[in-house]
Amino acid sequence: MPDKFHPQTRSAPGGAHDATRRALLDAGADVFAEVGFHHATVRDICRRAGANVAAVNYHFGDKETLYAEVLAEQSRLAMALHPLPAAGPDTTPAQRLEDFIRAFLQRVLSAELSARHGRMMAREMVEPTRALDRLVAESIRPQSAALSVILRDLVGPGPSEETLRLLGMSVVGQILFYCHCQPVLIRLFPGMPFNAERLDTLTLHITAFSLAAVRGLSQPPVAPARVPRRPKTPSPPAGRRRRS
Amino acid sequence: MPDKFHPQTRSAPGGAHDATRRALLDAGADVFAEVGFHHATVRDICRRAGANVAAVNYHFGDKETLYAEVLAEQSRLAMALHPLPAAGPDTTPAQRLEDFIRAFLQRVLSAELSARHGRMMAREMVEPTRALDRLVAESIRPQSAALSVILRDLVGPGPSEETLRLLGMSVVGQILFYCHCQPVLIRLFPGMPFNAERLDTLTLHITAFSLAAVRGLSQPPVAPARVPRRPKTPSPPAGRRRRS
Amino acid sequence: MPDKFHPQTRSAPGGAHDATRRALLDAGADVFAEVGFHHATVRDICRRAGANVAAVNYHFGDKETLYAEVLAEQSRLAMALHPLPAAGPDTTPAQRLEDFIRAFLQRVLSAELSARHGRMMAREMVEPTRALDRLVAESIRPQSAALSVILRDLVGPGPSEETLRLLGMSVVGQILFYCHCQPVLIRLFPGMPFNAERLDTLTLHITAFSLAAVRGLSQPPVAPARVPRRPKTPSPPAGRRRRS
Amino acid sequence: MPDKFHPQTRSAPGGAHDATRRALLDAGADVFAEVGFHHATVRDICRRAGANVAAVNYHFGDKETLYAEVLAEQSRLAMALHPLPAAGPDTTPAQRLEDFIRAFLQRVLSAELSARHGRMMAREMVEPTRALDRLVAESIRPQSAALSVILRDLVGPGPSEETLRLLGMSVVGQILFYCHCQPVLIRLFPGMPFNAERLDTLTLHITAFSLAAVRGLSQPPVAPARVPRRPKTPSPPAGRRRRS
DNA sequence: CATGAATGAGCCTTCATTCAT
DNA sequence: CATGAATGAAGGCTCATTCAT
Repeated sequence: MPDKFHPQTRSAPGGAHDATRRALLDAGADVFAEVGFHHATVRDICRRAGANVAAVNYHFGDKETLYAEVLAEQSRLAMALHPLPAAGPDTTPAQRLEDFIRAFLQRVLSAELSARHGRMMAREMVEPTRALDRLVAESIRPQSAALSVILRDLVGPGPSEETLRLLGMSVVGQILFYCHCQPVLIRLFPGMPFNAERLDTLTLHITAFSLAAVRGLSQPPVAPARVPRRPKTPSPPAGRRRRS
Repeated sequence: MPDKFHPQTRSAPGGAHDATRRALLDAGADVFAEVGFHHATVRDICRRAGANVAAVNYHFGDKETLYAEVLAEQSRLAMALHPLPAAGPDTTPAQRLEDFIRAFLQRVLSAELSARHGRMMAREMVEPTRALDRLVAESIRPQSAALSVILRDLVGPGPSEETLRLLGMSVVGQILFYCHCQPVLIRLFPGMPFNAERLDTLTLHITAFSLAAVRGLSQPPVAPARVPRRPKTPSPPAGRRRRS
Repeated sequence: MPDKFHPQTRSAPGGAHDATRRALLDAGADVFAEVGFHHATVRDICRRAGANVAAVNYHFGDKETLYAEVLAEQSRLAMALHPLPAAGPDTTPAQRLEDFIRAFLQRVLSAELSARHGRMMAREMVEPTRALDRLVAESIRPQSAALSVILRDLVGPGPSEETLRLLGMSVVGQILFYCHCQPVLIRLFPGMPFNAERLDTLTLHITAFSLAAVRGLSQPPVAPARVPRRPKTPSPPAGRRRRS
Repeated sequence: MPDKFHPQTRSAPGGAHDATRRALLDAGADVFAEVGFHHATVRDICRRAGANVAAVNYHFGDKETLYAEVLAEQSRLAMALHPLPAAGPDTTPAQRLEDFIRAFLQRVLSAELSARHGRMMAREMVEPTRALDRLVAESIRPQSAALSVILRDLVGPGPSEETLRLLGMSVVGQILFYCHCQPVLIRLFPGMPFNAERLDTLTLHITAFSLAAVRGLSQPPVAPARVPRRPKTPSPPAGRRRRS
């Protein structure tokens, strides 16, 4: 059964074949982003694609394979549409961080893509499918590495790899927040868009926030005097404390 | 449907009736956190609760109502188990920020709750149900306000409300990242736990990162000289730039 | 998933529950015997049973389990309706062989059972399902043993177990022929029933044939002189021979 | 449908056209024997034949016609590969019976044909298709007649046609048992092959068994003294008897 | 009151067949 | 001629929900 004949690996473009295939990929992207893998029905996808109920099975074998294909394509599309600007020798690390953040935000919030990539990724976080492994390997890990390089340039050789990872996650966390938490943002600040419209604002804020943080953390000797922190060390015992 | 008569508001405690109701809430919490609302089946929940297939409909009217009840309860539970430590007059804003971050992380990652609250919230972000409105009103908005107060104390009266919001989102984004992106973290850094085990590390990192950022942003006059940033302001035109 | 709740192992009789269950078993027996496992549709079975499409799944878990249940029940039914008559101390082995053959024929051809058991068994021979293992263990092996005992009494202690097996298969082969090859018999000898109607004729023929064979084979010393067989031993080399 | 115009009667041999047709017949034989008509899928057959999905419909009109063609061809093939050895004037009826039994067993069990013919016939018994009529007329009836001739020579002119038929069925029943009941044999006597490997053993056993039976039945006057059978004739009343 | 058998809509998938190219 | 994309009916199964008991 695993070897059932399905022309799923076809790559030759052109022809009526690919028209339906394309329509299915497009319809699938819409539907999967809208309602997620499980709520999506092949019937709906096929209807939107103007194809027969069996079209998904014919072209992709099954719903899950179509999903994986859509996810990968949306990822490639997001990357292609919003690539990291090439950095020259005179591009400062700060600028490269800003570039990274802007590109990342664009990919997950971009109106051109109807934010499909971002929404599909968000769902994947909550209900990972087999497609995630591939995505991590092909897309996320390289991005993570790229960010690490930028951050290393910013902090110098001192901080450990582990510290670098934490810094990176703080940056990425800020970005993804606007993607993952839209439903709350809409309810919390109605009327205020936190999406592609305000992409520039968000980019600049996250960049400035992160740069300030990284610089502040890289210069601990300067800091202690500025703010009268509690004499107690900032590493309190793990147990919960209660103060009057 | 929500207004149908069902004895959900019964007050007589004890007895088999309430025992079943309790069991359903507990089983529901487990199942909903594990597989999400849509994957969860009433049969499964009832079986785990040792109750009849119709028990959910009998006690809660329908699956969605049970879900809302479970979500609200888990939220209350998380709050009760990991409350914000009371701040005294001598508690520094920095300490209060750390407290906020630690409590937040505990609520969403806590092993005691099997991270149920966090996982349910994460799912709610991706596939909001009617229960979210109530949750925002009763739990999220107050938390947001509390964070704003802390941040205002940190930055002084200068920055706008809008800026405060952005700062808050940067803080919260960092926190939620560890909750929302577990599937990627596991694949990206296998063997490295980013959960309750490392709660303290994460708390201190996010706190330090955020404090450094906030302070850096609050003292722009000191910064300019330190790093030779591009003469161009950090607000480049929205269009994409290409450099050699 | 393997532990899904299904009351399939219910045994308490009586009540409306069992009415539907019974109807499904009956309808299933009809349909499975008529068209076989794969051609049978649960829709058809449920319709005939006056039940809902989901009834099979509710009561038996799935189509295959219903089938196994039906097969086992038909087997038990055939056995119960046509048991081997108890043999007394003065019952000759020849009589016991006749009893065995008659009972066997009745079970597979009996009109009372609409020959359901026989037809289901015949299909099982051609397309064995998991249910066959159980059937062999619980029903066929004991029958095989019983026949061996009878034959041993007929041939005495001389012949090997292996020989006994071959004798048994010759007896059973004759019986099953009328069950397995009905479609050919109908076409070959139209108008001549080889079914329950002629059960007695068939019983007596097979009995006489088999007894004569067993006796003839048990007295080889007497035989050689009677018929002028070829001087060549009756065990020719395995290769094919060609004669003018 | 069988009368639709399809170029099946093409006579130009060679060429890709006939090659595909041949490949389909071969692949079809494999698949039909393996899984039966209904489980076989046109896709599978075409794939194995290295042909297009539509090839079956193109070359044979539909699946059923291909099946009939395959069945007929396998039958012819079995006959051609294992013909009845020509009997000379000095060939004894006993030898001719042995020849008949051996050839029959070879046809249905032969490893050269992967027992395809036998398995297809067995399936045909359980789920007759339109192809069976043709098979009975062209192959089975002649074989049946040939057997009758042999048996008539053995029993002399006395016994009726009806008796002859019963004798024939006893012979054929023994043979087919090893073909039809393989699944049970495997489970009942694991490790003991009842297939082509033991063709000679089976041939000799069935021949000896049948000859002894036929002879015994043809000489009733000699028998009575030998075995102290019950005084009651072997034709008991049809009703079931119970003995102490 | 609580049960659990029954419901029926709906989902994914399979498959023989057709038809434009 | 031969292809293979497209068709659409149908099948097994799941599931939240209902309702007689």
